[in-house]
Amino acid sequence: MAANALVAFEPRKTPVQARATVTVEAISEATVQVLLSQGTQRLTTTRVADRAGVSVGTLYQYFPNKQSLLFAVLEGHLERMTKEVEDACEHARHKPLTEMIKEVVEAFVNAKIARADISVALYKIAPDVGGLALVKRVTQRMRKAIARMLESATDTKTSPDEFAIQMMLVAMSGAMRSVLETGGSPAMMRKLREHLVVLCQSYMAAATIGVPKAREGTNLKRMAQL
Amino acid sequence: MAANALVAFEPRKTPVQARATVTVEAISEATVQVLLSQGTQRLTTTRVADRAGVSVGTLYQYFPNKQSLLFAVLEGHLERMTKEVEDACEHARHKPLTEMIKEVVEAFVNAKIARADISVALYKIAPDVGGLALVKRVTQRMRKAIARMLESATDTKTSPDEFAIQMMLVAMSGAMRSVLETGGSPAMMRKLREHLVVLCQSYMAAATIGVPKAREGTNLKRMAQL
Amino acid sequence: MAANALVAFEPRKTPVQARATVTVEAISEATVQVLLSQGTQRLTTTRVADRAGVSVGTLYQYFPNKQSLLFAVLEGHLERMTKEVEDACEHARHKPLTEMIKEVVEAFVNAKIARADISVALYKIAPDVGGLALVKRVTQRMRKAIARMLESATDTKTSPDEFAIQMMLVAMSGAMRSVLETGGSPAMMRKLREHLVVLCQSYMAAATIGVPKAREGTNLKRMAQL
Amino acid sequence: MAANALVAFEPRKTPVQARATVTVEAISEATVQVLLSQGTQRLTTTRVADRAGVSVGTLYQYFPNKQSLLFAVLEGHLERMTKEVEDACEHARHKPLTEMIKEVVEAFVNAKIARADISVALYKIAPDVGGLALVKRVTQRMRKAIARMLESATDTKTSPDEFAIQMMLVAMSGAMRSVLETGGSPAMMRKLREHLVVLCQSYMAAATIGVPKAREGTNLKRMAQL
DNA sequence: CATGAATGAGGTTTCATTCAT
DNA sequence: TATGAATGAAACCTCATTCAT
Repeated sequence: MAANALVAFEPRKTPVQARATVTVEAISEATVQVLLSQGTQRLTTTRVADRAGVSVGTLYQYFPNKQSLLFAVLEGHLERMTKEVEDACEHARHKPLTEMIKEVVEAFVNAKIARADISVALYKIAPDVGGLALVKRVTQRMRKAIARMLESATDTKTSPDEFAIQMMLVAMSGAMRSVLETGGSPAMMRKLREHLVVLCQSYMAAATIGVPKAREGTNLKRMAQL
Repeated sequence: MAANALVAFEPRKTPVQARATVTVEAISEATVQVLLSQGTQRLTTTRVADRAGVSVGTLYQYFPNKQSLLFAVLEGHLERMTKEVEDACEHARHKPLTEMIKEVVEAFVNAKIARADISVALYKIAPDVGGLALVKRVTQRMRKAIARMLESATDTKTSPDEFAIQMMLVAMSGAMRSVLETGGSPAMMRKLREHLVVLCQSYMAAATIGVPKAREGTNLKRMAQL
Repeated sequence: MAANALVAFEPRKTPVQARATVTVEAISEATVQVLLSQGTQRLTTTRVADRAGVSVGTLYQYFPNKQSLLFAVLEGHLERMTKEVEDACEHARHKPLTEMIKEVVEAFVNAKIARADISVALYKIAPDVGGLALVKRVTQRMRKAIARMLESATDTKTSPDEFAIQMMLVAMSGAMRSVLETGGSPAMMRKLREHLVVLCQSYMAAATIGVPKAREGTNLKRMAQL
Repeated sequence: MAANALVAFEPRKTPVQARATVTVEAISEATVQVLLSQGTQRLTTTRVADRAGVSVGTLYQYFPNKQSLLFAVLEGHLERMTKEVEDACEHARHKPLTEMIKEVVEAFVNAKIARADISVALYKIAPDVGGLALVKRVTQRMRKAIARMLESATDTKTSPDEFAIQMMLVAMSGAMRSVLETGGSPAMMRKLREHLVVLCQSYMAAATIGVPKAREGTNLKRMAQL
């Protein structure tokens, strides 16, 4: 069902010409701009088109409806976020557990901070746009990347189970969300990063030792947050 | 400023007749119903009034606008949630640290689960309704209650600083949010509860020992999540 | 038709008890207050009742509908205005023409100024409330009073015809209206009074000598302004 | 402040396609039609759109709100009226005073009569639409045109001061308003024209000779009527 | 392909009026 | 008689979407 739902949002046409790509890019960018400057309520297709310097008609040439536009923007953002975490995981292999966690958490936090405004903007539209399915997907990708990384830890034989990893991810993103939505200062951000590292490290350590294994049937994919 | 913003949402009229109280109650209840059954987009004042069995006019006698209605519902919910956490804190004083954490975390998770549907519904409207200010307020209350509780711990002399407590709160609520939004099974919920207890316990332990103290000026009130 | 139209606005009940009279008075007074402080658009029966310190229900005990309320207020005001002009006419009999004109014009202007705020407020509602018929009625009364006065002039044998008198009235009230609506200063008001006296005097003088008599059939009652 | 108030009424969009121009024209026309046939109370944007043969949405493409629509209509009307008076002033230069007055007054009266229905309709909406500022503006223009004309009079050396001119204007328009609102017959209109000429001539003559000069600081712009 | 004028269902909010208490 | 809760028609305005140019 979730998979089917996504089909409806596919872009209407794939831009083959350079000009078209530029246009699509401009529209996506404008969407974020309008979202940030005007808020969810005043995010209209006409306003987006205006901001992008094209007509509404043109917008509808590339996106079949408003939802598909928002979905595309959200997807792009999540894709970039996920890529950075995956890269960090790859880079941190074959190190001690705490070092690994530190690198991944910092990669995540830094990526969020770098695009703080976009993140905040997208928090607001995600629920109305089928963002949940998307978030689940990328959370799963991150979880797998982290699991693979953890297996290469140089100082432990047993890794935390997947549930624990998921847990860490959602706790981490939930905390980030709070701070971003309330607009913390740079100093606050640094502090947050330190604490998140400690939080994840201590939890992972505890989880490695001994939280009871996930029973069969617990569906990890259902637990998602970004 | 935040305080002023809230003023606009105050109820238009306080019911004096018994009939009026019933009406207000019915409207609040109907709001949640419609939110759950129809979603954010289809949550209209007309539909709420219909569901409550009154006319739109009546709705507007008690709430000056749509926002104030949603705000009132959100406020009521958060108030109940916060009360339960505060009670748990009071009840858990003078115990060992891990025991305390366990009781509070379980109280929080249980409260969330008990009103899972409402929680999910309200996540969606909070941003459009000035929910942030509200959430900050109750998060602060919870933080204070927890801080007071921790000071009475029987097995530690030093408590985690307020930033760490806030951190724990936002991580915990962020995780809850993820799971509730994705609609976890009862089994998943139990597992989540166990893990959240471990996560908070291990983080609090680590924070008690040694994360660097918050610098002056870091504004705790800005970090909020529910 | 005009006469019939007025019937519908008669107060629903004649206040016989002292309390009732006070209430009606309070409501009328409140109407003007609300009109002045909130404007035409926000002049609602509920607001008037609030201001008067009674409930809407009570308001509707004394006035069958909103129009009748406004009509009553307008009527009261016009009645007082007219009375003052009639008194001035009576008082100015048996004097020279210019002296007469001076007295009447000054009485009119002074009365308007004394109740400037009410006049301005009522200009706005008159058209929506059948005020035209009312205005015609009082204009006619004023015209007759002035005609009767002029007949007693000590220095002319022929008086201006009724059309000229009407003309003077509408010119005078039109000028007053302009200045009141734009909120002139006291100094401006004094100046206006002087000029209006001159204007009316010179016109009356000219009209006494020689503007062609009104042809049969010209309906004086149709020309009204206040 | 008055100038700022006007900004809010500026058209939302300037029509670029021919089709759009036609639409705007139709809407303005329809506004007057509805005003005349249905009255102020029943003048709704929907009805105007219907009458114009377009949808409400279209109406709101060109006018940001109801007020701006009414304002635009009022402005167009006043502009035409003023133009005719200015032209008459230009044409009447270098003549004797009474001749000048006659020409201007007749031009004004004729213009009013020619568009009697629109004038009456617009009297009703002016106060709700910020018409006062507009009326002041055009009254000032007329006053200047008349002053310039009077300076070229062949038979007097001194002209009436500006206050007297303003006075004449407001008296004249006040009288016109009364008669138009009460719907005078053609015969009545002719009579009115004659009398207004006499009234203005005699007043101007008197004012030229001797009403005390306006003190410094009396603000002519505040006295307006149309 | 791009444009932007047109659409109209539907949302929020107001307010004159009624009537059970 | 006074109250004020309830009504609901109707007003204003928005905005996703289409389609002739």
